[in-house]
Amino acid sequence: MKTESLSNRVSKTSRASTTLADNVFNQIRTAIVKGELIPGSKVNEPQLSRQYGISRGPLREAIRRLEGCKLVEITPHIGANVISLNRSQTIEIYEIREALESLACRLAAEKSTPKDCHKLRELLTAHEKQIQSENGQLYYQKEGDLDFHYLIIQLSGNARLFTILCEELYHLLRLYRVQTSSKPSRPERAFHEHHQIVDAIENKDAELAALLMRRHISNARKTLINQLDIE
Amino acid sequence: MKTESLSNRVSKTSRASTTLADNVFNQIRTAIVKGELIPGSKVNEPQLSRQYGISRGPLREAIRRLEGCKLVEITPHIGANVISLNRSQTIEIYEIREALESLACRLAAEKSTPKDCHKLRELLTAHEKQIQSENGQLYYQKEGDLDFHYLIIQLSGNARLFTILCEELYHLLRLYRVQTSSKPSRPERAFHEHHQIVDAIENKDAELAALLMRRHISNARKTLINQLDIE
DNA sequence: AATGGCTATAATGTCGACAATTCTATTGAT
DNA sequence: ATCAATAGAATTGTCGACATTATAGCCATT
Repeated sequence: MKTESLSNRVSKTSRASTTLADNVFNQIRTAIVKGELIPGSKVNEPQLSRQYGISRGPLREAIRRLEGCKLVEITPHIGANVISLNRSQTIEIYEIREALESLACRLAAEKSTPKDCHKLRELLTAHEKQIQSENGQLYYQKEGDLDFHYLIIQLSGNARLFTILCEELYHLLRLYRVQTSSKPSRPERAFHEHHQIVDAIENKDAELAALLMRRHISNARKTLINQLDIE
Repeated sequence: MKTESLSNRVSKTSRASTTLADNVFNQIRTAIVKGELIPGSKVNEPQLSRQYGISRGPLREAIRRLEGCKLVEITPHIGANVISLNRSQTIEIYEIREALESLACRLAAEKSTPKDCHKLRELLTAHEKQIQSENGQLYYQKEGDLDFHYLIIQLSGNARLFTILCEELYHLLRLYRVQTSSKPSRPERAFHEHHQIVDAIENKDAELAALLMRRHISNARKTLINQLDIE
């Protein structure tokens, strides 16, 4: 039995999905992020329009929106290609995450209510059970870690911060993980860091919370870099 | 005689602008940012398509791209509206700027060459002359300040950081200034802060540079908030 | 006068066709 | 065999028309 992850629920930002363009936008976005559309490959309009059973009009509008999420690159008269992140671009995103999630954590610490803190703790204990179960370690870093970060960003109360992180950068990072089929690592350590962060938020120590989150992501970035260097 | 500002040059991110959709995207974006299209107002497709002499197809694609820049909001079956920022949304953006430009400044300090530092100094001395001339103070905060920030973000070497700040957030802030017709303020103080920042970059003191930039923008934010409270 | 429903109008969503451009593969020359 | 030019195919860009949905104004009712 699979616990539905918060990150999956949160990420459907779709509008009421009443138009074909919206539907196809969501479908293609999912396909890209899951790696079903290969990074760097061409986005062929006639083919996709047949595949989804719509005309090229709404399809092209969907592609323009994907460009807005930075998931495809469009070259005039040539077409769109699925984005492909190289090593340095991924590091760039981690640098930005470091700054933004540190901010999110600071804001969350300032604004969080006892109820919010309770939710954070609940999330962590739920994750703890996942880790103890079989395959838990794999699961944790992949979805559980995201859940935790999503929740803190939401608690920050800064809607635009949420958009930038969850609607743009996270999709790109997930794509990169699929692209390099990188394995999650250091789950116990991450778990410990999460607890430290919640402690700081609970104590309303905004500066410490910001620092810990910054370091948490910095650690993840360094782990990633090491991993890439080995391969 | 007006010195062409760096921010104006940099901001034309247009593709070779060979397609109608691209051209109209740029034109409408400029119109929005300059305030020629009133924030909150409806984006009427038939009207705009007549105005720009194109059909609704490419126009709709342009509008989707504007949505990606967060300059319009689209509601299915109702249409697009020019974005309108309220006070709290503007503060949200300043919070994000604080985190991201602090990062940019840290990276710039780490990577900058003596030649880069020279460019920064030149920019500041050019601005000094502007300030001393008539209307200089007005000019400075409006364009000169942006020039300075653009340059540092470029020096950071993080392309995605540049995109987020210069292609998305700055447009929104400019729009807000037009919307509230807010006057630039505290130019001497900002000028002094700029010099401090360049000092830190020159000394390769990344942490200090980051801190100073953070404080610089924090000050701007507080000034803005006070200004809004008075009105 | 205010409210509710109906009709006419206008706007958005979708489609298929055509024009303009790029890609492909064959041909021919060196 | 390699390369250039070219003709054909495929793809992107643009348009106008039609379907669907929302808006505005009018009339009837309370």
